Amino acid sequence: MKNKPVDVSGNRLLSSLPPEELAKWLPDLELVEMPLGLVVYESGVTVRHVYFPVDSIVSLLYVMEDGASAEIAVVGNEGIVGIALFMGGGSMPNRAVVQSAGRGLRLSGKIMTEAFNRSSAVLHLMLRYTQALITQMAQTAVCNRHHSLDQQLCRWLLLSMDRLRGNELIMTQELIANMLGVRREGVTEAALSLQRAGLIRYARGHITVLDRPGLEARTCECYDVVRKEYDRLLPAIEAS
Amino acid sequence: MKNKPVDVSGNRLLSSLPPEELAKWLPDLELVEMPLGLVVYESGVTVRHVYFPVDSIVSLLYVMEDGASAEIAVVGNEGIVGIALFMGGGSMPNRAVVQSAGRGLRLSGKIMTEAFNRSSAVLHLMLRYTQALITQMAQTAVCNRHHSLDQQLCRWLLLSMDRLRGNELIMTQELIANMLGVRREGVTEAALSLQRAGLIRYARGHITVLDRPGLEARTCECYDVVRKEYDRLLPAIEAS
DNA sequence: GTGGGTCTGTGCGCTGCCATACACAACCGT
DNA sequence: ACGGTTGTGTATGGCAGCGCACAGACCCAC
Repeated sequence: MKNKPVDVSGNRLLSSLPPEELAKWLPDLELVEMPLGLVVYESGVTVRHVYFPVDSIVSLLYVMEDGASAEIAVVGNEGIVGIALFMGGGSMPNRAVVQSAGRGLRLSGKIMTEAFNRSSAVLHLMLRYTQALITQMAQTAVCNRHHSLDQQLCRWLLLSMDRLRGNELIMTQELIANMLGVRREGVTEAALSLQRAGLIRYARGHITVLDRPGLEARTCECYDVVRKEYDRLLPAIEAS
Repeated sequence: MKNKPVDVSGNRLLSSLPPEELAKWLPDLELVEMPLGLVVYESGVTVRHVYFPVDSIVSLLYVMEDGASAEIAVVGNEGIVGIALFMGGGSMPNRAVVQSAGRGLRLSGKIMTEAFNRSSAVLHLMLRYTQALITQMAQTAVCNRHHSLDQQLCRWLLLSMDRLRGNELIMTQELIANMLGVRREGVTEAALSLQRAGLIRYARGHITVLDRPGLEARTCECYDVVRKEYDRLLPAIEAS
Protein backbone atom coordinates (compact mmCIF):
# COMPACT_ATOMS: atom_id res chain seq x y z
CA MET A 1 0.00 0.00 0.00
CA LYS A 2 1.64 3.19 -1.18
CA ASN A 3 1.48 6.53 0.53
CA LYS A 4 2.83 8.69 -2.19
CA PRO A 5 0.01 10.44 -4.01
CA VAL A 6 -1.15 8.47 -6.99
CA ASP A 7 -1.77 10.40 -10.17
CA VAL A 8 -5.28 9.59 -11.16
CA SER A 9 -5.51 11.80 -14.21
CA GLY A 10 -4.23 9.09 -16.50
CA ASN A 11 -7.53 7.25 -16.49
CA ARG A 12 -10.66 8.89 -17.78
CA LEU A 13 -13.08 6.95 -15.64
CA LEU A 14 -11.16 7.56 -12.43
CA SER A 15 -10.70 11.22 -13.13
CA SER A 16 -14.43 11.56 -13.77
CA LEU A 17 -15.32 10.44 -10.28
CA PRO A 18 -16.57 13.00 -7.81
CA PRO A 19 -13.52 14.25 -5.85
CA GLU A 20 -14.92 13.26 -2.48
CA GLU A 21 -15.43 9.71 -3.67
CA LEU A 22 -12.03 9.57 -5.26
CA ALA A 23 -10.47 10.74 -2.01
CA LYS A 24 -11.73 7.61 -0.32
CA TRP A 25 -10.12 5.43 -2.94
CA LEU A 26 -6.75 7.10 -3.02
CA PRO A 27 -5.16 5.22 -0.13
CA ASP A 28 -6.04 1.92 -1.77
CA LEU A 29 -5.24 2.71 -5.35
CA GLU A 30 -2.03 1.04 -6.35
CA LEU A 31 0.00 1.81 -9.43
CA VAL A 32 1.06 -1.48 -10.96
CA GLU A 33 3.10 -2.49 -13.97
CA MET A 34 1.16 -4.30 -16.65
CA PRO A 35 3.64 -6.15 -18.84
CA LEU A 36 2.74 -7.50 -22.24
CA GLY A 37 0.88 -10.77 -21.98
CA LEU A 38 -0.09 -10.47 -18.34
CA VAL A 39 -3.38 -12.21 -17.74
CA VAL A 40 -5.40 -9.74 -15.70
CA TYR A 41 -8.18 -12.22 -15.12
CA GLU A 42 -8.86 -15.68 -16.36
CA SER A 43 -12.04 -17.06 -17.88
CA GLY A 44 -14.48 -18.18 -15.23
CA VAL A 45 -12.32 -17.11 -12.31
CA THR A 46 -13.69 -14.62 -9.79
CA VAL A 47 -11.92 -11.31 -10.13
CA ARG A 48 -10.34 -9.92 -6.98
CA HIS A 49 -9.28 -6.50 -8.25
CA VAL A 50 -10.37 -4.05 -10.83
CA TYR A 51 -7.79 -2.30 -13.00
CA PHE A 52 -7.86 1.17 -14.45
CA PRO A 53 -5.34 1.19 -17.30
CA VAL A 54 -3.29 4.34 -17.55
CA ASP A 55 -0.94 3.86 -20.48
CA SER A 56 -1.59 0.20 -21.11
CA ILE A 57 -4.21 -1.59 -23.16
CA VAL A 58 -6.04 -4.68 -22.04
CA SER A 59 -7.77 -6.98 -24.46
CA LEU A 60 -10.79 -9.07 -23.54
CA LEU A 61 -10.67 -12.23 -25.53
CA TYR A 62 -12.38 -15.55 -25.71
CA VAL A 63 -10.14 -18.56 -26.04
CA MET A 64 -11.74 -21.50 -27.75
CA GLU A 65 -11.37 -25.14 -26.87
CA ASP A 66 -8.98 -25.65 -29.76
CA GLY A 67 -6.81 -22.73 -28.65
CA ALA A 68 -7.93 -20.24 -31.25
CA SER A 69 -8.99 -16.88 -29.89
CA ALA A 70 -10.98 -13.79 -30.73
CA GLU A 71 -11.02 -10.37 -29.23
CA ILE A 72 -14.30 -9.22 -27.79
CA ALA A 73 -13.35 -5.73 -26.70
CA VAL A 74 -10.43 -3.60 -25.73
CA VAL A 75 -10.00 -1.45 -22.64
CA GLY A 76 -7.56 1.40 -22.20
CA ASN A 77 -7.27 4.60 -20.23
CA GLU A 78 -10.96 5.30 -20.80
CA GLY A 79 -12.16 2.33 -18.84
CA ILE A 80 -11.96 -0.35 -16.25
CA VAL A 81 -11.13 -4.03 -16.38
CA GLY A 82 -13.27 -6.30 -14.23
CA ILE A 83 -16.85 -5.17 -14.72
CA ALA A 84 -18.05 -8.62 -13.62
CA LEU A 85 -17.35 -7.46 -10.10
CA PHE A 86 -20.09 -4.89 -9.98
CA MET A 87 -22.35 -6.52 -12.55
CA GLY A 88 -22.83 -9.29 -10.04
CA GLY A 89 -21.49 -12.36 -11.76
CA GLY A 90 -18.01 -12.11 -10.31
CA SER A 91 -16.45 -13.72 -13.37
CA MET A 92 -16.86 -13.87 -17.11
CA PRO A 93 -16.22 -16.58 -19.67
CA ASN A 94 -13.32 -14.72 -21.22
CA ARG A 95 -9.78 -13.71 -20.50
CA ALA A 96 -8.27 -10.26 -20.03
CA VAL A 97 -4.73 -9.96 -21.38
CA VAL A 98 -2.40 -6.99 -21.51
CA GLN A 99 -2.03 -6.19 -25.16
CA SER A 100 0.19 -3.14 -24.82
CA ALA A 101 2.52 -2.89 -21.86
CA GLY A 102 2.22 0.00 -19.45
CA ARG A 103 0.82 0.73 -16.06
CA GLY A 104 -2.56 0.67 -14.44
CA LEU A 105 -4.20 1.54 -11.17
CA ARG A 106 -5.41 -1.38 -9.19
CA LEU A 107 -8.17 -1.36 -6.62
CA SER A 108 -9.40 -4.16 -4.45
CA GLY A 109 -12.71 -5.58 -5.55
CA LYS A 110 -14.14 -5.16 -2.09
CA ILE A 111 -13.61 -1.42 -2.06
CA MET A 112 -14.90 -1.10 -5.59
CA THR A 113 -18.06 -3.03 -4.81
CA GLU A 114 -18.71 -1.05 -1.67
CA ALA A 115 -18.33 2.21 -3.53
CA PHE A 116 -20.58 0.96 -6.30
CA ASN A 117 -23.30 0.04 -3.85
CA ARG A 118 -22.99 3.17 -1.79
CA SER A 119 -22.43 5.98 -4.27
CA SER A 120 -24.91 6.53 -7.01
CA ALA A 121 -22.36 8.66 -8.85
CA VAL A 122 -19.97 5.71 -9.01
CA LEU A 123 -22.77 3.38 -10.00
CA HIS A 124 -24.00 5.53 -12.82
CA LEU A 125 -20.54 6.24 -14.16
CA MET A 126 -19.66 2.55 -14.20
CA LEU A 127 -22.92 1.59 -15.86
CA ARG A 128 -22.52 4.19 -18.56
CA TYR A 129 -19.04 2.87 -19.21
CA THR A 130 -20.42 -0.65 -19.32
CA GLN A 131 -22.96 0.40 -21.89
CA ALA A 132 -20.18 1.80 -24.04
CA LEU A 133 -18.31 -1.47 -23.68
CA ILE A 134 -21.44 -3.33 -24.74
CA THR A 135 -21.56 -1.27 -27.90
CA GLN A 136 -17.97 -2.12 -28.62
CA MET A 137 -18.72 -5.83 -28.27
CA ALA A 138 -21.82 -5.60 -30.40
CA GLN A 139 -19.90 -3.80 -33.10
CA THR A 140 -17.15 -6.39 -32.94
CA ALA A 141 -19.77 -9.01 -33.71
CA VAL A 142 -21.07 -6.99 -36.66
CA CYS A 143 -17.59 -6.29 -37.97
CA ASN A 144 -16.59 -9.95 -37.74
CA ARG A 145 -19.59 -10.81 -39.80
CA HIS A 146 -19.49 -8.27 -42.55
CA HIS A 147 -16.19 -6.52 -43.01
CA SER A 148 -12.91 -7.35 -44.66
CA LEU A 149 -9.76 -8.10 -42.75
CA ASP A 150 -8.36 -4.90 -44.17
CA GLN A 151 -11.12 -2.82 -42.63
CA GLN A 152 -10.99 -4.69 -39.38
CA LEU A 153 -7.30 -4.06 -39.05
CA CYS A 154 -7.93 -0.34 -39.51
CA ARG A 155 -10.64 -0.42 -36.88
CA TRP A 156 -8.41 -2.30 -34.51
CA LEU A 157 -5.51 0.08 -34.99
CA LEU A 158 -7.71 3.10 -34.46
CA LEU A 159 -9.34 1.69 -31.34
CA SER A 160 -5.90 0.92 -29.97
CA MET A 161 -4.41 4.30 -30.84
CA ASP A 162 -7.36 6.05 -29.20
CA ARG A 163 -6.39 4.33 -25.98
CA LEU A 164 -2.73 5.32 -26.02
CA ARG A 165 -0.75 8.50 -26.16
CA GLY A 166 1.64 8.52 -29.12
CA ASN A 167 1.16 7.11 -32.57
CA GLU A 168 3.24 4.02 -32.10
CA LEU A 169 2.20 0.56 -31.04
CA ILE A 170 4.40 -2.34 -30.03
CA MET A 171 2.70 -5.39 -31.39
CA THR A 172 3.73 -8.23 -33.67
CA GLN A 173 1.54 -9.36 -36.52
CA GLU A 174 1.23 -12.69 -34.78
CA LEU A 175 -0.38 -11.02 -31.77
CA ILE A 176 -2.69 -8.92 -33.87
CA ALA A 177 -3.77 -12.09 -35.64
CA ASN A 178 -4.63 -13.66 -32.27
CA MET A 179 -6.72 -10.65 -31.36
CA LEU A 180 -8.57 -10.47 -34.62
CA GLY A 181 -8.92 -14.23 -34.75
CA VAL A 182 -7.31 -14.58 -38.18
CA ARG A 183 -4.11 -16.03 -39.61
CA ARG A 184 -0.85 -14.23 -39.19
CA GLU A 185 -0.36 -14.22 -42.95
CA GLY A 186 -3.64 -12.46 -43.38
CA VAL A 187 -2.46 -9.67 -41.11
CA THR A 188 0.80 -9.47 -43.06
CA GLU A 189 -1.08 -8.90 -46.27
CA ALA A 190 -3.46 -6.35 -44.80
CA ALA A 191 -0.62 -4.51 -43.07
CA LEU A 192 1.40 -4.43 -46.29
CA SER A 193 -1.54 -2.99 -48.07
CA LEU A 194 -1.87 -0.22 -45.46
CA GLN A 195 1.86 0.38 -45.60
CA ARG A 196 1.88 0.65 -49.39
CA ALA A 197 -0.92 3.19 -49.06
CA GLY A 198 1.32 5.19 -46.76
CA LEU A 199 -1.00 4.90 -43.78
CA ILE A 200 1.30 3.02 -41.44
CA ARG A 201 4.88 1.88 -41.13
CA TYR A 202 5.53 -1.60 -39.86
CA ALA A 203 8.81 -3.04 -38.70
CA ARG A 204 9.34 -6.04 -36.51
CA GLY A 205 6.74 -5.40 -33.90
CA HIS A 206 6.65 -1.65 -34.17
CA ILE A 207 3.69 -0.06 -35.87
CA THR A 208 3.66 3.63 -36.52
CA VAL A 209 0.53 5.34 -37.70
CA LEU A 210 1.47 7.87 -40.35
CA ASP A 211 -1.91 8.95 -41.65
CA ARG A 212 -4.73 8.74 -39.14
CA PRO A 213 -7.39 10.33 -41.35
CA GLY A 214 -6.39 7.86 -44.02
CA LEU A 215 -7.03 4.98 -41.66
CA GLU A 216 -10.37 6.45 -40.68
CA ALA A 217 -11.35 6.71 -44.31
CA ARG A 218 -10.42 3.13 -44.93
CA THR A 219 -12.10 1.50 -41.95
CA CYS A 220 -15.72 0.48 -41.76
CA GLU A 221 -18.54 2.30 -40.02
CA CYS A 222 -18.00 0.16 -36.93
CA TYR A 223 -15.18 2.30 -35.65
CA ASP A 224 -17.25 5.42 -35.86
CA VAL A 225 -20.23 3.87 -34.12
CA VAL A 226 -18.06 2.80 -31.21
CA ARG A 227 -16.17 6.07 -31.03
CA LYS A 228 -19.33 8.15 -31.02
CA GLU A 229 -20.91 5.99 -28.36
CA TYR A 230 -17.91 6.34 -26.06
CA ASP A 231 -17.96 10.09 -26.59
CA ARG A 232 -21.64 10.25 -25.88
CA LEU A 233 -21.68 8.07 -22.79
CA LEU A 234 -18.52 9.13 -21.01
CA PRO A 235 -17.78 12.55 -19.58
CA ALA A 236 -15.90 14.73 -22.02
CA ILE A 237 -12.20 14.90 -21.50
CA GLU A 238 -9.94 17.76 -22.50
CA ALA A 239 -8.55 17.18 -25.98
CA SER A 240 -5.49 14.96 -25.70
CA MET B 1 -54.22 0.69 -18.04
CA LYS B 2 -55.67 -2.68 -17.24
CA ASN B 3 -57.14 -3.69 -13.96
CA LYS B 4 -57.36 -7.39 -14.52
CA PRO B 5 -54.47 -9.20 -12.87
CA VAL B 6 -51.54 -9.61 -15.19
CA ASP B 7 -49.90 -12.99 -15.19
CA VAL B 8 -46.28 -12.33 -14.54
CA SER B 9 -45.08 -15.92 -14.46
CA GLY B 10 -44.42 -15.94 -18.19
CA ASN B 11 -41.22 -13.94 -17.82
CA ARG B 12 -38.34 -15.22 -15.77
CA LEU B 13 -36.93 -11.86 -14.82
CA LEU B 14 -40.26 -10.49 -13.69
CA SER B 15 -41.13 -13.58 -11.72
CA SER B 16 -37.77 -13.40 -9.98
CA LEU B 17 -38.51 -10.02 -8.52
CA PRO B 18 -39.26 -9.77 -4.82
CA PRO B 19 -43.07 -9.96 -4.45
CA GLU B 20 -43.36 -6.61 -2.69
CA GLU B 21 -41.54 -4.90 -5.52
CA LEU B 22 -43.56 -6.69 -8.13
CA ALA B 23 -46.73 -5.60 -6.39
CA LYS B 24 -45.81 -1.99 -7.07
CA TRP B 25 -45.36 -2.67 -10.75
CA LEU B 26 -48.53 -4.64 -11.29
CA PRO B 27 -50.87 -1.71 -11.88
CA ASP B 28 -48.57 -0.40 -14.59
CA LEU B 29 -47.63 -3.63 -16.34
CA GLU B 30 -49.46 -3.90 -19.59
CA LEU B 31 -49.82 -7.03 -21.65
CA VAL B 32 -49.19 -6.08 -25.27
CA GLU B 33 -49.17 -7.94 -28.55
CA MET B 34 -45.80 -8.15 -30.23
CA PRO B 35 -46.39 -8.96 -33.89
CA LEU B 36 -43.65 -10.20 -36.15
CA GLY B 37 -41.47 -7.36 -37.38
CA LEU B 38 -42.54 -4.82 -34.78
CA VAL B 39 -39.68 -2.45 -34.05
CA VAL B 40 -39.56 -2.26 -30.26
CA TYR B 41 -36.97 0.44 -30.32
CA GLU B 42 -34.97 2.11 -33.02
CA SER B 43 -31.25 2.71 -33.20
CA GLY B 44 -30.26 5.88 -31.37
CA VAL B 45 -33.77 6.68 -30.18
CA THR B 46 -34.43 7.06 -26.47
CA VAL B 47 -36.49 4.16 -25.23
CA ARG B 48 -39.72 5.02 -23.41
CA HIS B 49 -40.73 1.59 -22.22
CA VAL B 50 -39.10 -1.65 -21.31
CA TYR B 51 -40.58 -4.92 -22.51
CA PHE B 52 -40.58 -8.29 -20.81
CA PRO B 53 -41.28 -10.85 -23.54
CA VAL B 54 -43.60 -13.64 -22.49
CA ASP B 55 -43.99 -15.87 -25.50
CA SER B 56 -42.31 -13.69 -28.06
CA ILE B 57 -38.69 -13.29 -29.07
CA VAL B 58 -37.02 -9.98 -29.73
CA SER B 59 -33.85 -9.70 -31.73
CA LEU B 60 -31.31 -6.94 -31.21
CA LEU B 61 -29.71 -6.19 -34.51
CA TYR B 62 -27.43 -3.67 -36.05
CA VAL B 63 -28.46 -2.37 -39.42
CA MET B 64 -25.59 -1.17 -41.56
CA GLU B 65 -25.51 1.84 -43.80
CA ASP B 66 -25.97 -0.38 -46.86
CA GLY B 67 -29.00 -2.08 -45.32
CA ALA B 68 -27.32 -5.34 -44.39
CA SER B 69 -27.88 -6.45 -40.83
CA ALA B 70 -26.50 -8.69 -38.14
CA GLU B 71 -27.99 -9.96 -34.96
CA ILE B 72 -26.22 -8.99 -31.78
CA ALA B 73 -28.34 -10.84 -29.26
CA VAL B 74 -31.77 -12.29 -28.73
CA VAL B 75 -34.14 -11.71 -25.83
CA GLY B 76 -37.04 -13.90 -24.83
CA ASN B 77 -38.99 -14.77 -21.73
CA GLU B 78 -35.78 -14.82 -19.71
CA GLY B 79 -35.06 -11.16 -20.16
CA ILE B 80 -35.91 -7.56 -20.78
CA VAL B 81 -35.71 -5.33 -23.82
CA GLY B 82 -34.47 -1.81 -23.21
CA ILE B 83 -31.47 -2.09 -20.90
CA ALA B 84 -30.22 1.29 -22.13
CA LEU B 85 -32.82 2.78 -19.85
CA PHE B 86 -31.19 1.74 -16.63
CA MET B 87 -27.65 1.59 -17.99
CA GLY B 88 -27.86 5.32 -18.36
CA GLY B 89 -27.42 5.91 -22.06
CA GLY B 90 -31.11 5.99 -22.87
CA SER B 91 -30.55 4.59 -26.33
CA MET B 92 -28.31 2.17 -28.19
CA PRO B 93 -26.97 2.10 -31.72
CA ASN B 94 -29.05 -0.90 -32.67
CA ARG B 95 -32.60 -1.90 -33.35
CA ALA B 96 -34.89 -4.27 -31.46
CA VAL B 97 -37.25 -6.22 -33.70
CA VAL B 98 -39.81 -8.87 -32.88
CA GLN B 99 -38.49 -12.04 -34.40
CA SER B 100 -41.19 -14.39 -33.19
CA ALA B 101 -44.67 -13.04 -32.64
CA GLY B 102 -46.27 -13.26 -29.24
CA ARG B 103 -46.96 -11.09 -26.25
CA GLY B 104 -44.90 -9.14 -23.79
CA LEU B 105 -45.37 -7.10 -20.67
CA ARG B 106 -44.66 -3.43 -21.07
CA LEU B 107 -43.64 -1.06 -18.34
CA SER B 108 -43.05 2.65 -18.56
CA GLY B 109 -39.40 3.62 -18.46
CA LYS B 110 -40.03 6.05 -15.67
CA ILE B 111 -41.33 3.39 -13.32
CA MET B 112 -38.56 1.03 -14.28
CA THR B 113 -35.87 3.60 -13.66
CA GLU B 114 -37.34 4.57 -10.32
CA ALA B 115 -37.46 0.97 -9.20
CA PHE B 116 -33.93 0.41 -10.41
CA ASN B 117 -32.64 3.35 -8.42
CA ARG B 118 -34.65 2.59 -5.33
CA SER B 119 -34.53 -1.17 -4.94
CA SER B 120 -31.21 -2.90 -4.77
CA ALA B 121 -32.92 -6.21 -5.52
CA VAL B 122 -34.17 -4.84 -8.81
CA LEU B 123 -30.81 -3.31 -9.58
CA HIS B 124 -28.86 -6.46 -8.93
CA LEU B 125 -31.25 -8.66 -10.85
CA MET B 126 -31.14 -6.35 -13.87
CA LEU B 127 -27.36 -6.12 -13.78
CA ARG B 128 -26.94 -9.86 -13.59
CA TYR B 129 -29.24 -10.20 -16.56
CA THR B 130 -27.23 -7.56 -18.39
CA GLN B 131 -24.05 -9.49 -17.74
CA ALA B 132 -25.63 -12.59 -19.25
CA LEU B 133 -26.64 -10.52 -22.26
CA ILE B 134 -23.07 -9.27 -22.56
CA THR B 135 -21.87 -12.85 -22.71
CA GLN B 136 -24.32 -13.58 -25.46
CA MET B 137 -23.03 -10.63 -27.48
CA ALA B 138 -19.42 -11.58 -26.89
CA GLN B 139 -20.10 -15.12 -28.00
CA THR B 140 -21.90 -13.86 -31.07
CA ALA B 141 -18.73 -12.02 -32.01
CA VAL B 142 -16.64 -15.14 -31.50
CA CYS B 143 -19.07 -17.31 -33.42
CA ASN B 144 -19.20 -14.88 -36.32
CA ARG B 145 -15.45 -15.03 -36.52
CA HIS B 146 -14.75 -18.71 -36.23
CA HIS B 147 -17.68 -20.97 -36.90
CA SER B 148 -19.43 -22.29 -39.97
CA LEU B 149 -22.85 -21.17 -41.03
CA ASP B 150 -24.03 -24.66 -40.25
CA GLN B 151 -22.96 -24.41 -36.62
CA GLN B 152 -24.26 -20.90 -36.30
CA LEU B 153 -27.66 -21.95 -37.52
CA CYS B 154 -27.74 -24.66 -34.87
CA ARG B 155 -26.75 -22.16 -32.20
CA TRP B 156 -29.39 -19.75 -33.38
CA LEU B 157 -32.11 -22.37 -33.42
CA LEU B 158 -31.19 -23.56 -29.95
CA LEU B 159 -31.08 -20.06 -28.50
CA SER B 160 -34.46 -19.36 -30.03
CA MET B 161 -36.03 -22.61 -28.86
CA ASP B 162 -34.78 -21.98 -25.32
CA ARG B 163 -36.80 -18.80 -25.32
CA LEU B 164 -40.07 -20.33 -26.49
CA ARG B 165 -42.37 -23.05 -25.32
CA GLY B 166 -42.90 -25.71 -27.98
CA ASN B 167 -40.47 -27.02 -30.53
CA GLU B 168 -41.76 -25.08 -33.48
CA LEU B 169 -40.65 -21.75 -34.82
CA ILE B 170 -42.34 -19.56 -37.40
CA MET B 171 -39.56 -18.05 -39.40
CA THR B 172 -38.64 -17.92 -43.08
CA GLN B 173 -35.14 -18.61 -44.25
CA GLU B 174 -35.02 -15.07 -45.51
CA LEU B 175 -35.52 -13.74 -41.99
CA ILE B 176 -33.01 -16.10 -40.49
CA ALA B 177 -30.52 -14.92 -43.08
CA ASN B 178 -31.13 -11.32 -41.99
CA MET B 179 -30.48 -12.25 -38.39
CA LEU B 180 -27.35 -14.21 -39.05
CA GLY B 181 -26.16 -11.64 -41.56
CA VAL B 182 -25.74 -14.14 -44.37
CA ARG B 183 -27.41 -14.88 -47.71
CA ARG B 184 -30.74 -16.61 -47.85
CA GLU B 185 -29.27 -19.34 -50.07
CA GLY B 186 -26.71 -20.07 -47.43
CA VAL B 187 -29.44 -20.66 -44.91
CA THR B 188 -31.25 -22.91 -47.38
CA GLU B 189 -28.21 -25.08 -47.73
CA ALA B 190 -27.50 -25.26 -44.03
CA ALA B 191 -31.14 -25.98 -43.23
CA LEU B 192 -31.26 -28.72 -45.86
CA SER B 193 -28.24 -30.26 -44.33
CA LEU B 194 -29.87 -30.27 -40.89
CA GLN B 195 -33.05 -31.64 -42.39
CA ARG B 196 -31.25 -34.46 -44.17
CA ALA B 197 -29.63 -35.32 -40.86
CA GLY B 198 -33.11 -35.62 -39.37
CA LEU B 199 -32.57 -32.81 -36.86
CA ILE B 200 -35.26 -30.43 -38.09
CA ARG B 201 -38.15 -30.27 -40.48
CA TYR B 202 -38.57 -27.19 -42.55
CA ALA B 203 -41.59 -26.16 -44.56
CA ARG B 204 -42.45 -22.71 -45.78
CA GLY B 205 -41.70 -20.72 -42.69
CA HIS B 206 -42.33 -23.45 -40.17
CA ILE B 207 -39.35 -25.02 -38.51
CA THR B 208 -39.83 -28.00 -36.25
CA VAL B 209 -36.99 -29.25 -34.13
CA LEU B 210 -37.03 -33.04 -34.22
CA ASP B 211 -33.78 -33.88 -32.48
CA ARG B 212 -32.62 -31.35 -29.94
CA PRO B 213 -29.66 -33.36 -28.67
CA GLY B 214 -28.61 -33.77 -32.27
CA LEU B 215 -28.60 -30.01 -32.73
CA GLU B 216 -26.62 -29.55 -29.55
CA ALA B 217 -24.05 -32.01 -30.77
CA ARG B 218 -23.73 -30.21 -34.05
CA THR B 219 -23.45 -26.65 -32.79
CA CYS B 220 -20.27 -24.99 -31.60
CA GLU B 221 -19.18 -24.39 -28.03
CA CYS B 222 -20.69 -20.90 -28.19
CA TYR B 223 -24.17 -22.13 -27.43
CA ASP B 224 -23.05 -23.94 -24.34
CA VAL B 225 -21.06 -20.99 -23.04
CA VAL B 226 -24.08 -18.73 -23.34
CA ARG B 227 -26.49 -21.27 -21.92
CA LYS B 228 -24.32 -21.95 -18.89
CA GLU B 229 -23.83 -18.27 -18.22
CA TYR B 230 -27.57 -17.59 -18.29
CA ASP B 231 -28.13 -20.49 -15.93
CA ARG B 232 -25.42 -19.29 -13.61
CA LEU B 233 -26.43 -15.65 -13.50
CA LEU B 234 -30.19 -15.85 -13.42
CA PRO B 235 -32.29 -17.36 -10.67
CA ALA B 236 -33.13 -20.97 -11.38
CA ILE B 237 -36.54 -21.58 -12.82
CA GLU B 238 -38.55 -24.75 -12.53
CA ALA B 239 -37.82 -27.08 -15.39
CA SER B 240 -39.93 -26.04 -18.35
C1' DG C 1 30.73 -12.30 -36.58
C1' DT C 2 28.32 -16.17 -36.32
C1' DG C 3 24.52 -18.81 -35.23
C1' DG C 4 19.83 -19.28 -33.52
C1' DG C 5 15.53 -17.32 -32.57
C1' DT C 6 12.03 -14.08 -34.01
C1' DC C 7 9.44 -11.59 -37.24
C1' DT C 8 7.83 -10.79 -41.86
C1' DG C 9 6.98 -11.81 -46.81
C1' DT C 10 5.34 -15.11 -50.46
C1' DG C 11 3.31 -19.10 -53.04
C1' DC C 12 -0.12 -22.68 -53.61
C1' DG C 13 -4.28 -25.29 -53.58
C1' DC C 14 -8.62 -25.54 -50.94
C1' DT C 15 -13.04 -24.27 -48.93
C1' DG C 16 -16.98 -21.59 -47.52
C1' DC C 17 -19.51 -18.08 -48.54
C1' DC C 18 -20.94 -14.45 -51.91
C1' DA C 19 -23.53 -12.58 -56.15
C1' DT C 20 -26.53 -13.53 -59.59
C1' DA C 21 -29.91 -15.93 -61.96
C1' DC C 22 -33.54 -18.93 -62.45
C1' DA C 23 -36.88 -23.09 -61.66
C1' DC C 24 -40.40 -24.69 -59.09
C1' DA C 25 -43.65 -25.57 -55.47
C1' DA C 26 -46.92 -24.18 -52.03
C1' DC C 27 -50.31 -20.93 -50.52
C1' DC C 28 -53.93 -17.39 -51.17
C1' DG C 29 -57.56 -14.66 -53.00
C1' DT C 30 -61.10 -14.25 -56.31
C1' DA D 1 -59.36 -23.15 -61.47
C1' DC D 2 -56.17 -19.71 -62.04
C1' DG D 3 -52.64 -16.28 -61.57
C1' DG D 4 -49.85 -13.81 -58.48
C1' DT D 5 -47.12 -13.88 -54.43
C1' DT D 6 -44.17 -15.99 -51.31
C1' DG D 7 -40.93 -19.34 -49.94
C1' DT D 8 -37.48 -22.80 -51.22
C1' DG D 9 -34.05 -25.47 -54.10
C1' DT D 10 -30.19 -25.31 -57.48
C1' DA D 11 -26.36 -23.88 -60.61
C1' DT D 12 -22.31 -21.10 -61.98
C1' DG D 13 -18.49 -18.28 -61.32
C1' DG D 14 -15.75 -15.58 -58.20
C1' DC D 15 -13.13 -14.15 -54.15
C1' DA D 16 -11.49 -13.76 -49.38
C1' DG D 17 -9.39 -16.06 -46.07
C1' DC D 18 -7.42 -20.71 -44.58
C1' DG D 19 -3.69 -24.30 -43.99
C1' DC D 20 0.66 -25.40 -45.10
C1' DA D 21 5.29 -24.75 -46.48
C1' DC D 22 9.23 -22.11 -46.87
C1' DA D 23 12.43 -18.14 -47.75
C1' DG D 24 14.47 -14.12 -46.34
C1' DA D 25 15.35 -10.41 -43.04
C1' DC D 26 16.34 -8.68 -38.78
C1' DC D 27 17.94 -8.90 -33.91
C1' DC D 28 20.45 -10.46 -30.08
C1' DA D 29 23.57 -13.40 -27.37
C1' DC D 30 27.67 -15.64 -27.11
